[in-house]
Amino acid sequence: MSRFVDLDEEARAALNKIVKTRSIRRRQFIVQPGFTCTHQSHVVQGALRVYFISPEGTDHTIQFAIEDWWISDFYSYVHQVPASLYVEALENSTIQQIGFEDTENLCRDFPVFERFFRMVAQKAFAFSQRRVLSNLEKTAEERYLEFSELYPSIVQRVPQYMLASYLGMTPEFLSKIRKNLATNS
Amino acid sequence: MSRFVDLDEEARAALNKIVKTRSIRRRQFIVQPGFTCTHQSHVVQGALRVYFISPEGTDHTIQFAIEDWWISDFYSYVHQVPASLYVEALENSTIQQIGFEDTENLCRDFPVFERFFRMVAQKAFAFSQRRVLSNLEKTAEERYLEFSELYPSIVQRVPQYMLASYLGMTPEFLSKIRKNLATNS
DNA sequence: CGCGACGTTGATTTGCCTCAACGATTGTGG
DNA sequence: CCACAATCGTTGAGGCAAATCAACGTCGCG
Repeated sequence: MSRFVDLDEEARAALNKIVKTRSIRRRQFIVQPGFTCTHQSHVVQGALRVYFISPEGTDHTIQFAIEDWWISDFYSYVHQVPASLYVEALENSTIQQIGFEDTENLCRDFPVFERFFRMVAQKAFAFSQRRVLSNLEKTAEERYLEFSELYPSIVQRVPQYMLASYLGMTPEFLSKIRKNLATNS
Repeated sequence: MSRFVDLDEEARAALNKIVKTRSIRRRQFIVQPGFTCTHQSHVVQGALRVYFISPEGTDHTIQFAIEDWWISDFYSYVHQVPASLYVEALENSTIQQIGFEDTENLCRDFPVFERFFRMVAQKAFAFSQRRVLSNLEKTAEERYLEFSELYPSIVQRVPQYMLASYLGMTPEFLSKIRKNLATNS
């Protein structure tokens, strides 16, 4: 947080009062469809993903999160309506959570947090726009290469079929891409 | 703005002091690659789009904006680095602009604006996530139908080839989809 | 050990693209 | 006000990237 804003003692104390640290196990869900997403979560240690299961039964990964990232069903959280996404731990993880109401109150009392969450949301949006763009203009192989370059640590930590579902291709096709890249180099 | 926050007299005056209203002509650019995007723009009247031209020369529409939407190269704006996108007026339009520095100052002086722009960014992010999802799980025809349902007014106002480039398909293919839908109903 | 989850490989299919040609409309200069 | 060009949408033939389906090897875990 100190990368974006400076916190005085009072603000820091108020923050500590509402942050809850939780340990979650591999395969455990912190958000599920039908339940409103009441918290945003900050990853201290571990890895999680947000995904969606389409009516046909195929699953689509919206986002991964590792150390120092934020994660939630953001639509559900922002609008305070029931979620349509799953948020699941891929490893045993430690996260810090802040509730929706607590966040709003904190922002009202300490504008510095308003600023912080504005920064987070703005960067997240700019990032998401980039992803839309890269999905529009790039081939499957290019998307894989781009992602490997940007997030090598994620590529190593998550199963290949989840990566495929994030990149918008089938696991079989990702496998073929990787084989191709391995032989041609 | 009053949908999200209440402004007192002083805040309103400060806002009015830095907002610049501009008229722009059809085909005029308000952002171009290479130049840093110094303002965010709020559409009072008219229609604009953000797009990107790939190395191969095909163009990809990132966003449309009509009355009451915000538009900019958000990545360039947030990080204050040179833009890689075009923002172009599709009709003669009237927009209100706020500069980056002015916005930051305004937010510092009046937390209510910090709050407002946090809301805008959060909603924009949630929206963008939805789009990523729908690009992942839906076919070209489904994406077209979804968009027509959500934004019928945009479908009517923008040329079909721009819509195609927003939806991630070729103009020819969109034409065939429309023909298909017309005959089967 | 045995089962299920995961990755790989190959054969076949398909959704969408490319390219090319052709009307319809728009707008622009003479 | 018309001629002509440019822009935009449509249609069809053919091609390719990626999906689907199916079979098989491997590994980790209960």
